[in-house]
Amino acid sequence: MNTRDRTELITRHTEETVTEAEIEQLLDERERPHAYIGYAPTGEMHIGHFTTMRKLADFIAAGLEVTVLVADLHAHLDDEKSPFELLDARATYYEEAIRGMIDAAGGNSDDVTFVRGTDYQLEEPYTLELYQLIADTTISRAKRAGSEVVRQSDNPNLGGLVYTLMQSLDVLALDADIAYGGIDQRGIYMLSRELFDDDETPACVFAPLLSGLTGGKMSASDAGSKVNLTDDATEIDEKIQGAYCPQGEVEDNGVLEYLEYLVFPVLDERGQQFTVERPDEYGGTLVYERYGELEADYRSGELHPADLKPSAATAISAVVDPVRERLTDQPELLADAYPDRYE
RNA sequence: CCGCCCUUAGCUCAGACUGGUAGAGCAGUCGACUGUAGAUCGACUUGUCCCCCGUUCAAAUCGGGGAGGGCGGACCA
Repeated sequence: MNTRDRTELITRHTEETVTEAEIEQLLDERERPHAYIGYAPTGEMHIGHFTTMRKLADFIAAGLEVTVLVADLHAHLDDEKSPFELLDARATYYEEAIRGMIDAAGGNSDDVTFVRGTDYQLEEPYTLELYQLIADTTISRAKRAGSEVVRQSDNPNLGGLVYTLMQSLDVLALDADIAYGGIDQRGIYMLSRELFDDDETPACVFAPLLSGLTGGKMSASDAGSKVNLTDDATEIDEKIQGAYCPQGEVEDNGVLEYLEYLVFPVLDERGQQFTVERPDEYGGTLVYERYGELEADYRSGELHPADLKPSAATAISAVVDPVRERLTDQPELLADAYPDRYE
């Protein structure tokens, strides 16, 4: 694979790349450039995580070294979203769920290195550098960098600010050439690029954030706005059935976004097509190989939401299925990580 | 260490001065209308009023104590 093809593979289906030239240069100069993505093990993982995870299969295929950081300390620093005593259980659950998603997306999770925040964030080189950053960064600068990531309130704790600086530092600590994450992470990695010398500074790849099923942004606190990895076929069906999905409109349409960024890429990986079972009354069954064809039909009105929804639900369920099974086969993972929700 | 303020529905809050066992908006649920959902109408649900003790026929409301949260002052050797 040449540099151009590798770059294409690394940047396809993304929201933004900073910058493509830097990625190409990396591929030319380094044997195996190193990409990393971090997740703070807070709430249960959902389909939004899955879409960002699918990219890791592309990274692996493009010959990158890939590290997944399970940022356990971050999960507590961000407004104590995860209690300190549950960090280990949640990190364990996250790693297994992430492995499941990578494998389901056509990658091999054994090709990925897993690291926990506490593996290195308590060591001296890291903490010393962190203190330097703390001394060197204004509150407003740190706030701005983390404004899309860290929970905001009238009286924020210091944790959110330290969180931001730590994540900026993680890029260096993990010796990553490419920082990957949702577009909401942009501010933090831009701070990274600002704080450190050019030769340490990461190139960035940002994934799109999917719309929520109820319209607007996907929200962790709104169960109906997203599909969870452990939702069964019936629950997925109900959520898709209830989803905001105006006829002919592609903007802010979570159902279509799920199809574009998750279902079609994964089906493609599995060598499968997307089938819309449609009553003869409305024109009969449709089969799509590519998302673009489906979107064109949807825009034109040829494909009606009422026909699309059941098929989309079935396809989403099929994509999530291996992950769901893997998690439900190990019920103790979720039970230990979220004792309040699972008895 | 001292002082002041706050705690009521899932969320934001009203009600407290002038005791009569609780309200609004949003959210949610269900109908109507759409071949989905949303929007729009219509209906409905929701509570240890932070905890304990006391006063009273009666306490979210008054008094005392406690817990949690916020703000300020003092201390700055």
